Amino acid sequence: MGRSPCCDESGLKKGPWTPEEDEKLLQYIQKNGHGSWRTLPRLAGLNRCGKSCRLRWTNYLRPDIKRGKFSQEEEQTILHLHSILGNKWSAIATHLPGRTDNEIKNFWNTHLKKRLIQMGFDPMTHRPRTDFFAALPQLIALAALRDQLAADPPGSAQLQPGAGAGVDSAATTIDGIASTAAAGSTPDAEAAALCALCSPQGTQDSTAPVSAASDQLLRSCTFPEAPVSSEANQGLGYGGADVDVFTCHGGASLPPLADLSDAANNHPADGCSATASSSFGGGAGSPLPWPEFFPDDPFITDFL
DNA sequence: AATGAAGGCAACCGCAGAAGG
DNA sequence: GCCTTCTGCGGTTGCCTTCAT
Repeated sequence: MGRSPCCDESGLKKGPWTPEEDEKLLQYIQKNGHGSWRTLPRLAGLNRCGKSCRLRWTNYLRPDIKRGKFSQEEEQTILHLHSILGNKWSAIATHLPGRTDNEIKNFWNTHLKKRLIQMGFDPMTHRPRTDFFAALPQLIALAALRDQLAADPPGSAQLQPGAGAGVDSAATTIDGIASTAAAGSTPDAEAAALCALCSPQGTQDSTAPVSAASDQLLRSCTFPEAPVSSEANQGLGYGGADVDVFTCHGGASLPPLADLSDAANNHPADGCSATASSSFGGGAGSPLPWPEFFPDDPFITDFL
């Protein structure tokens, strides 16, 4: 298990690759295969360590790499798999042909993770966050919304974009979910993808078209209670009839975080008993809140 | 138009496991 | 069984670009 001396060698170039280096590496591998990464740089005439060459090849030069924006389907697949596997980027990447683990990792860290947080989900558990301070931005937004709803006649409540200065993120999200869901816009699809996370029905077909996801969203998203502690609910006056953003599936609400382990033990037949061996959620084995993920996929079953 | 902030992405670092001697 | 080497993975960093003021 010793450390590779490769990176300790001095005099080797680091940093961005030049087109000439890329060309050398590409030519060599196309002609000879990569063989031993350690010896490759010398044989290819590159002043780089083998590790750097391997990284450059796997993340950038490989001919089967798909570049450009992630599709909605890819996005949803990442969300699904991450909810099961955690930060197993290489494992997730095997389900996204042409995408590298590095790319997926970057996409997660720069887009999906932030979006989950913004919507009040814990990016590691994929569940609504229950700690008060974590949910504070959402609470502020909801308070503003509540004021607005109180000011509007019942039944005519319509979320206004940019209703308040401190409300932007959550209000925008709410607005995105509530008012753009039918428009087939990108926020719609994003919200649908996220909503599908907490919707058992929505996860059964990861390749469902976006329009179907929108329908799912419209049918399943409800607003019965806030995803925060009960004290917080009471303190801010969020009773059952008030606004909640994140309870998004048809009828049954997500079990609270504290009940996760119990849910696995107490409901062995309801589909939530499957435990994931992923690295998040405190190690005790996270029960899946949705019944089936790629149920027949041997890849998934390996991790369950 | 200039400048600072934020976002996005490529690449590096260090650890862990597998393989081979 | 032990040690060394190699490969792969995940976390993190730093640079470059884009956006906002």
